Amino acid sequence: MKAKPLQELVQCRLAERGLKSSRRREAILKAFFGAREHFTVDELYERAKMLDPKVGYTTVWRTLKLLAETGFAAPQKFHDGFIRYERVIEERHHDHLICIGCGNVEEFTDARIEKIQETIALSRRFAMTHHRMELYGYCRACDARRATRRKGRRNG
Amino acid sequence: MKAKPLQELVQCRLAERGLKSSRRREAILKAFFGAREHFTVDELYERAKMLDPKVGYTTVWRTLKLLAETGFAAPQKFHDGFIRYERVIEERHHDHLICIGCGNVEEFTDARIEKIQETIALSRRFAMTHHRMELYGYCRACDARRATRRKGRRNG
DNA sequence: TAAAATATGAAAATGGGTTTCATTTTCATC
DNA sequence: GATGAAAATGAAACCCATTTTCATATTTTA
Repeated sequence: MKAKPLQELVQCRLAERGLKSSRRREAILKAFFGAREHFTVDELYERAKMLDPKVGYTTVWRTLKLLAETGFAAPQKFHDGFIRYERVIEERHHDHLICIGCGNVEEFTDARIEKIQETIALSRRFAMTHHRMELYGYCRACDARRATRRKGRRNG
Repeated sequence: MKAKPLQELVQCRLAERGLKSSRRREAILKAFFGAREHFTVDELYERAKMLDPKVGYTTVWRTLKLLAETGFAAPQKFHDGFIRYERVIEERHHDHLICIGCGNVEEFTDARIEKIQETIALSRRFAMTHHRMELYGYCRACDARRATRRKGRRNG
């Protein structure tokens, strides 16, 4: 139940920019704060439609871009072919663990790695602006499921 | 001048698969071995056309897929919107430094980082299959160029 | 409540990347 | 050096996530 104040904050920020609030926009914002932290545009679209069936695909896209511009969302391209967005609460860098089974995304950071990265860039006189690190594999649940299936096949 | 034996090796491998050699294919292979280690499809297309102006775009794509299947090339998606390929000489994992000025790509590996990554995955019971790490920024040359331009603007 | 500004969504456009298909080339065999 | 089956080719059509267009609807302001 802490979604509401955030949603209001977003609406304030939008208002500051001379943007208007509307039924559709509110539905999309509500869906945005109710979604998991990393989601595809389609996922958000489905969610928003549950709140207001008249919401259009285009508007969801547009609103996400708006949220990205205002800093509340950040687009992420992993390697499954379409853009995901993540909600940004406090702006801090992090990297991702991506489950290739269920598509779920977790975050992590490691100070040691960050430091080493800087050293590497420095040693090559490379003026690093940002970086990405993605670990792909199976999350605990998916891995267990796979193990079961393999065993089943062996026995069957 | 060590491109030739490699090109012959590729042609042998293709022959083993029952594939035929052809003027076009040879032009593309020659372009492939003459290109920089990481290149876009367009880059290779232009190069191949210089060797045989009749080479088509589709064939370049197809040949790259073929090279990827045979293990001589590996597709890479960075975040500038299109696929690059890299030549694979010896198959060993590495990560990338990508210049956002000129698009050039360098490689690196760091054993310490690899180790830490494994630890992170392990601690989350995440069955890691692979990972990607990309450092974005300006290479030495581009950074110098930018510094000059900034100075010029300040004085002008 | 009229005018001005902004939001909306259906449909069309975009643009890498892929597939199709009629035609051409290769190569083993005669 | 002819033959034909298999493979290669390229132009054009297609795919599909994302973006743009544009006529209409909604919100805000005055």
